[in-house]
Amino acid sequence: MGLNNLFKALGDGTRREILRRLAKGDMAAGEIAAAFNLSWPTISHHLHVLKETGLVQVEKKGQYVIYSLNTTVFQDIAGWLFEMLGIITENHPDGKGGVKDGQ
Amino acid sequence: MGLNNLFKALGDGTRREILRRLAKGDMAAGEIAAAFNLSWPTISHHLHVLKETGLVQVEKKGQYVIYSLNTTVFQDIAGWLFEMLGIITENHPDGKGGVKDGQ
DNA sequence: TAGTCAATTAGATATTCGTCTAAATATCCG
DNA sequence: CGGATATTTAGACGAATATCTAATTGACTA
Repeated sequence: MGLNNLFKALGDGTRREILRRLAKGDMAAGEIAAAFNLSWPTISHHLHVLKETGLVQVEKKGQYVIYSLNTTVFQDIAGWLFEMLGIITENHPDGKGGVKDGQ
Repeated sequence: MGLNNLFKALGDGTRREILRRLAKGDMAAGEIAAAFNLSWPTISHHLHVLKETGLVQVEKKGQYVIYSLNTTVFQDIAGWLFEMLGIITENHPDGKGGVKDGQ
């Protein structure tokens, strides 16, 4: 769904924590909501954002809604990272100038 | 400065494009501003955000202000990525259940 | 068919964000 | 010093965001 929305989605700590929990295994919406000090609608909203950006997948199971992590999206982030690192190394082959890596 | 602000900073296309250009070499603020169809104050604002999150470094050179990429921050992103991937593989050792990787 | 549990939608509100114009600051040069 | 160039700061404004409470939808069960 685009790096813009992807990074925006990751820019919220609650959403990253949801992802971390989903990385350990699928969870129902209510199970997720119970883990936070936020209202259910708020969590539902975050889950909607995560779903829109493709970071999670949804499956209805009876009266429950099961959320699972979509690992493929991490490739987009990795892709962006490697692209940046590629440009850096291309333009600073000997590490001599420009980019400082200390503080 | 925290993953929150880091990801938020990366959630803007203009800022990512600034970073991409800086990856090719240091640039003066005006040189950067000239590359976009946005006002100088707007670019100055974005540069401020990037500086606050530690994504760029600033050096005053006479009347010019030279911006350069701070590559160390990419380690934070990579660190988060690897942490997530670690949790995933820990909890799905045989790739059998839970995480779907198709569409 | 009621009643209950699970989850989302609707609507409101305060805050943050990206952008602009106008003004201020800082540095150089003659 | 005085003017020109480079950049930031101030202030305003509309759009987007995170949150809440109340209401709604959907599904199971007795």
